[in-house]
Amino acid sequence: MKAPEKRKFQTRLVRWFKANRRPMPWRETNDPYKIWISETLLQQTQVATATGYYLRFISRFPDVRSLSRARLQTVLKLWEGLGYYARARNLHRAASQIVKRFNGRVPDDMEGLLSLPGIGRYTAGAVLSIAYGKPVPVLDGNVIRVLSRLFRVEDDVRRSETREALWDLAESLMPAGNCRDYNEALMELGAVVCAPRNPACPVCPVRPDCKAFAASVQEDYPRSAPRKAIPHKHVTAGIIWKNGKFLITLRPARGMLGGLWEFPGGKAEPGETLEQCLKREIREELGIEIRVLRKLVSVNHAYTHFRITLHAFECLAGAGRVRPLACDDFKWITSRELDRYPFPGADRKIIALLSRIDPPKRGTRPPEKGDPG
DNA sequence: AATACGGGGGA
DNA sequence: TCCCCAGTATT
Repeated sequence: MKAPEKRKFQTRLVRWFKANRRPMPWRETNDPYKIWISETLLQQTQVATATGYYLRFISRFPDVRSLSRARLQTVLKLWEGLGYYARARNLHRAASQIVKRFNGRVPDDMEGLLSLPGIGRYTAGAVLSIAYGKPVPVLDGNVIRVLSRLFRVEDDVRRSETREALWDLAESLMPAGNCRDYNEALMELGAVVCAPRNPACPVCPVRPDCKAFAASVQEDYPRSAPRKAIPHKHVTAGIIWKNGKFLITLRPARGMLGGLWEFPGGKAEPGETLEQCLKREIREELGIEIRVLRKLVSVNHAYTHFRITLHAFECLAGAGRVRPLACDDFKWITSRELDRYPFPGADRKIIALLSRIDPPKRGTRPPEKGDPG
């Protein structure tokens, strides 16, 4: 785009935004801390979902220091149900780094921001432009869609070379002033007008600049290769009783669902029954034998790269002391205490279905020869 | 350069 | 029910 049309594009976009700006709690502030929190929440997460979490988070942790002093478990509990829990772990780590290395101030330069865990080029650009008013571009999914349509970008937008080109494009369109409005406008346009399907081209302020609209091929962009099929797995979980309490285990701090609590168990191997699976997993994870009494419920749950059916079984703990062999910690608790702990969505579904988790009645199944206990 | 990482919403 | 969405860290 040449300079005059670029200015026209920027003006049309920002004028539209000022007239159509949706109110959001983080749009009421310039506080870099709050902008950082909101942008982290908004990664992979829609505005409607993020809003409630944002209000609770800011109310509990109004500034960097309060977040840095918090326990990770408290932060994860506030994040429960949102997914991508590394975001919460990184927020917590970054807060203490900001206190130590930056005297409690969120950095106002690209290098400082990128040095913090959980902050990549998008979040750094958002904080710099929105909180500090600096002319730094942002490129999120919305902007990718808008730009790929405006310029009919033919390459797969998931390829890193294409991403690089899109960053260059975003940078070249960036105005010198009005940076906050401009970047928010670009993302807002992608969210409410330039939607993935059925984009509202008739009301689009930059329709005159759009090559895809000119050729009536808006919905063909952004281009990307078809994704591959996702596998389905069967997973077991034990409600393992002893002395009126049951076991929960803490997932290792790194990796999937890291730092969350769950009912112990694991993935079924090929050819293994669910009961065999559960007994094996408990042996490997906690070093004890169990007696499986009955199946309680099964729930389906979808992750990004696979789906699971999670089967919950009522069990009794056998003799021997529990050791955290393949988890970071374990606790014996009652159902009243469940809400204190952050759980993955699938485990929450089980908890909801059981409504109350009561100890097994005696004589549920006749004792068998070789049963533990 | 490719893959792992959750869960919600819309068709 | 299925399909789509998409920043950062890791390998």
